[in-house]
Amino acid sequence: MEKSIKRRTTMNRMQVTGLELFYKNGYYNTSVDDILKELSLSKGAFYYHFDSKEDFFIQIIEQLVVRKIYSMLIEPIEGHEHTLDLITNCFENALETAVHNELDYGFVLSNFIGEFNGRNPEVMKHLNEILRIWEVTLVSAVQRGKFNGHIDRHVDAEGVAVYLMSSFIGIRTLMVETAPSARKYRFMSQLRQYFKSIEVKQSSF
Amino acid sequence: MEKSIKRRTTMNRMQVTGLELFYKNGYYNTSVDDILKELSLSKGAFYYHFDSKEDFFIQIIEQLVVRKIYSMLIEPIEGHEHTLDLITNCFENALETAVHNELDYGFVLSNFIGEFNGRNPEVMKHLNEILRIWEVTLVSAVQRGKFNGHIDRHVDAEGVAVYLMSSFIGIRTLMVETAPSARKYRFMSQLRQYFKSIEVKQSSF
DNA sequence: GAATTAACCGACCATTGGGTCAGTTAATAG
DNA sequence: CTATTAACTGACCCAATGGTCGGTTAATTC
Repeated sequence: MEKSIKRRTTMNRMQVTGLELFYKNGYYNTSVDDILKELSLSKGAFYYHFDSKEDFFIQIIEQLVVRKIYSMLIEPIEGHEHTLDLITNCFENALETAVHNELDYGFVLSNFIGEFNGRNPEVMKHLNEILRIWEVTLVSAVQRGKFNGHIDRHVDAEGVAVYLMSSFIGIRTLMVETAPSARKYRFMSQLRQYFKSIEVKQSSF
Repeated sequence: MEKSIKRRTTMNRMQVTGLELFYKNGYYNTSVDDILKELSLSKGAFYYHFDSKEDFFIQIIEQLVVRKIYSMLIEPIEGHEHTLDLITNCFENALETAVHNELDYGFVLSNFIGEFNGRNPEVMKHLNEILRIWEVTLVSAVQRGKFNGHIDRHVDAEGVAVYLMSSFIGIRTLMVETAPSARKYRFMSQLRQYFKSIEVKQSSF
C-alpha cells in the first residue's frame, strides 16, 4: 500500500493549486507560502511531501501537465483517416478552452518554456520532452496523411509539424490578452487555408 | 541642455545591461544588484536615475525594445511592391539573428508577454501597444498586396496578420532550445508554401 | 577659489522567500 | 490501552531584494 490515500490527496491538492498559481503568476513570482495560504496548510506539510520547490514543480509537470497535454494535443491526433481534419478539430478544441480563460495547458507549456529557458536545465529537460513527443506525433500524422493519399506526397512532414507547433504556441500567446475569440476564428481560417495548400488536389484538370 | 551627456550615457549603459539580463534570466529573476554588479555601479546611482525597478523596465521597453522591433519587424515591411517578398525577407532576417543566439527582440517580446501577462497591467500596456502596431503594419501590407494584384482579393488581411504573428512568435519560442537552424529552415519553407496559397494564381487556365 | 549642484557611494532597513526542525495531533498496529 | 508512525504545525534561520538616505566626489558656475 505505497503512499496512503491521505498522502496522495494532500499532494494532489497542493499540485493543483500550485499549477494554478504558477500559471497565473509565474514560477519565480509564486512563493510556496502563497500556495500554502490558499490551502490553509503549513510549511511543514509542504516539505514533508516534497523535497524542494523545484521538485514540487517537476512533479506537477509530470502528474498534471504532461497528462493533460497528452489528452488535448496528442491522443486526438492519433486517429486514423483524414489527418488534417483531426488536427483541425484538435486545435479548434484546444483553443476553445483558451477563449474561456480556462487553465490552458498549451499555453502553460509555452509560458513555462519562456520562463525556464536558459535558466533551469532540469526543468527544461521535462518541457522539451513534451515538445518532442508532440512533434513526433504531428510528423507521423502527416506521414500517415501522405500515405493515405490525403496529403500531397511532396510535402515535408517535419516542416509541417514545426509550422503547426509554432503557430499554435504563438496564437496562444496572442489570445491571452486581446480579443481571444476573434483571433481564434481568424487563426483557424488561415490554418484551413494552409491545409488546403498541402492537400492533394482532388480535381485539378 | 536637458539631461547631460553623462547622465544619458550612464542611463543607457544601465538599460542595455538591464535588458540583457532581463532577457537572459527574466524580470523577476533579475535583481537590481545583478545589473549594478555587472557595471560596478551602486544602488544610489540606480535610484538617482530611475524611480523604481518597474520604471526602469518600462523605459527599457520604450528606449530599446520598441525601437529595435520597429527597425526589425515594422519598417522593412513598409516598402512598396511585392508585399509577400518583403515579409518573407523580414522574417528571414529576424530569425537569422535568433539562430546566432543574439539578443533577439522578437523573442524578448513574447518572453515578456508571458512573464507579465495578468500580473502587471502597466507593463502589459506597453507590450500590447507594440503588438498592435505590428498587427496594423501587417494588415495594411496585405491590403496593399491585394490592391497591387499580388495577393488574392478574397484573402482576409486581418486573418493573415494574426496567422503571421502567431507563427513568428511560436517559432521564436521553439528555436530557443532545439535545432534553431533546422527549425528556421523548415519554418521558412512552410511560410512560403502558405504564401503561395494566398497569392494570385498567375496562370490558372 | 568658494558655492552649488549633478552624479554617485554604500551602509542600512523592512520584507520576503526557501528551507529546517522540534514538537503536536491523529490514526493505526499490537 | 499503549506504542508507533504518518501527517502536519509554526516558530525560526538566513540569504536575497527593492528601496532609502546621509554623505562624498567632481564638475560647473559665479
